[in-house]
Amino acid sequence: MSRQKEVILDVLRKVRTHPTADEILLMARRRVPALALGTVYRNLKLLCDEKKVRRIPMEDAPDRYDGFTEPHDHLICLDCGKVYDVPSLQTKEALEAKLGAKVSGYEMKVYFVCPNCQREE
Amino acid sequence: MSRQKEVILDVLRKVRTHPTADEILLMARRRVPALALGTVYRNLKLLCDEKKVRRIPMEDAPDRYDGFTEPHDHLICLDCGKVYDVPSLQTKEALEAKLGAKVSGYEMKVYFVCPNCQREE
DNA sequence: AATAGAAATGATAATCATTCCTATATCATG
DNA sequence: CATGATATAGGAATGATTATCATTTCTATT
Repeated sequence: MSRQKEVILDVLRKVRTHPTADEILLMARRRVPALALGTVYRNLKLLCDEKKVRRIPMEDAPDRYDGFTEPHDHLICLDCGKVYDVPSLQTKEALEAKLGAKVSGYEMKVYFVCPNCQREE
Repeated sequence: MSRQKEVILDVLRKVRTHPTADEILLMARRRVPALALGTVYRNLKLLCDEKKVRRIPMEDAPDRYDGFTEPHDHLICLDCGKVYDVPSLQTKEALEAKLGAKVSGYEMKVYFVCPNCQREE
């Protein structure tokens, strides 16, 4: 595990904001000033393959990354884009029962307007 | 509703393959040969706003579009990328009950390996 | 410690879906 | 028929992500 990879993982584990690759770059550069964006993307992919990090693909914005890999789903504010963790809303087993087919996985995103943004309206 | 927009919608309603913007362009050009890709994208966005079409954002591939807007979810083959329709696997109400918050909507994709692709292994 | 080979890095260029821009065409209406 | 409003085609621009590649850093072995 290279220094860069280590720092990237550590940064992700210290934060619950589900940062983008860019944001990870900024945070990690405080410890590895010369870090390049390509290196961030490359290591994020490796870490995802190793199941140490989870990618959260965003529909109309840069993807975000999550250092916590226990199963959970995401609740996303349509206004400010903030991503909240929520307990799993599905199980593979329930899906397989409903669908009558072996399931490899699922990706679920719930959209809402967060309390902060609601107040502002 | 312009001729182009009409053809794009009609093409989408005649097909259950959830085509990409490119594929829609090819199909629609049989009836509007001069059709431009930008026009396809613009009208797809308009049709989505009018709730006549639904976008299916893909995680690692071009987005796909669905001319059927009754609520349903999607089952996606990890091998060939084919997209199948399945009945809704969630309700807003159930999600709101679980989460204790008003929900605007959700987007759920289930991954599997389709029978065709399974056979080939 | 010296070194060969492998692996990872930083910098830059390439990719590719999608959006933006602009001059032109179409259309409805007075 | 002129006018204004709207939509179009085509091409250029954008922006996130990947690929490339020369150089640097590790690692293990002598």
